[in-house]
Amino acid sequence: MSKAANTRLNILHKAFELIYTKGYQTTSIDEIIATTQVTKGAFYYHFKTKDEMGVAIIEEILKPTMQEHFIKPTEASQDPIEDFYNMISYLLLEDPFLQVKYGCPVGNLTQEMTPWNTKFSEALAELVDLWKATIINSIEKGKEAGLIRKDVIGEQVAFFILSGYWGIRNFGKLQNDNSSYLVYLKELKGYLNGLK
Amino acid sequence: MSKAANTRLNILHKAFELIYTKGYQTTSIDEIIATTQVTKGAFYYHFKTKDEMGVAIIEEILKPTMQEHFIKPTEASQDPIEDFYNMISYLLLEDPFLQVKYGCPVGNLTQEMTPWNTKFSEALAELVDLWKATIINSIEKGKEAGLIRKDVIGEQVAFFILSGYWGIRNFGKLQNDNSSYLVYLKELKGYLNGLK
DNA sequence: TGTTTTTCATACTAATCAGTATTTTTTATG
DNA sequence: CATAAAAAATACTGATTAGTATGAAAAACA
Repeated sequence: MSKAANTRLNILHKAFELIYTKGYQTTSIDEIIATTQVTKGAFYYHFKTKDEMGVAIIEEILKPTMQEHFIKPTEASQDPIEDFYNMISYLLLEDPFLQVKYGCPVGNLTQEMTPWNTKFSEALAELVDLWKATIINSIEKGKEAGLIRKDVIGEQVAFFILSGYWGIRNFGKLQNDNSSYLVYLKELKGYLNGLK
Repeated sequence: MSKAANTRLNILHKAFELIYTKGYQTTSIDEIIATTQVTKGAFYYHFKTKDEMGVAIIEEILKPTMQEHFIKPTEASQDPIEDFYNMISYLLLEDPFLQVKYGCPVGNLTQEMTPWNTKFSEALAELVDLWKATIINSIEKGKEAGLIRKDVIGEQVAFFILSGYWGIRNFGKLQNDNSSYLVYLKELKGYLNGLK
């Protein structure tokens, strides 16, 4: 990778970490260039505006990460019900990057940016649609394989699972411990088993 | 009500509306006093800091509103299952103040403030605990009345319902229309009926 | 090697931010 | 009505914000 491409990626990664923990609006460019050891000139050479950088984070950091961790594994799925549970459980309890205190990066950005910034909305919607479509697809395959009831409606379930995930992330932030996660996961398991 | 108490409440109400639509951090005090037609001197006479005002909004606006609209009605409940559905459905589709585009005020504040501001966290946690406790209580009564299965665990269901609500609010923000609400509500109904 | 283009560095600007100091007006109370 | 206290108005501060102007170093290329 060229040196220039390297500083660009470096900015994106560090900025993403700051934004994940602090929020987008309260993460200043001065703070980003301080932690990246990159000058303002370099920053604005790579990104015209702060928002352009924000969208780049979604497309170049969040999207590939999600593809790799949530989309790909599900495609080779045998038992969707178990996969769904494992996916959420992994995200809540095991993912080494995510922290209870800071919630879900995608959820955070959606909450903060969506009403006022269409560029962010579009980038985030694309991301979430991808995830949703994967779940729906998984359900259809599960129905064919006889693992999921025929009257289950994939879109409904997808919304229900993802909503629950985003919501419980908020509870985690509120309590700053994963006890709410554990309670939630038990009910999720019951709900998912009800789809069989 | 005294004139002073009136300006205080006026500030709280207008500030709340601004914060609901724009977020807390991006709502400036200058903006608040501009829309309230109150001077900075008056503002800082009533509130020592911006954060003190924020907490006051939670305790003096959000809390009473929630008490009135969600806690009280549920206490005289006959059929908790139906009540839960109606509560969420009302919030999503009918509440005249809440807007799809701006999500849930409590959820927004939790997301934005919680990792860094303990005063906000405490005030919000109190609010949410109250709501959660009401749901749990409702479920216990439903179990006694034979309307809900005995093996249903109230706390799990409470987390599940509230998480789903917060999460779907985020989807609404993302898409800026209530189509996702409608899909979600169908699945919620199915889930709730499964508790019978 | 010389020149052009890419990449980065430095110093600045105008706007906005939360909060303060000080004074004036309004209200309550004797 | 006089006085004290409460409430509000005005003008300011220092810090921080995103973004810019301009020039220097580094890399690519002829």
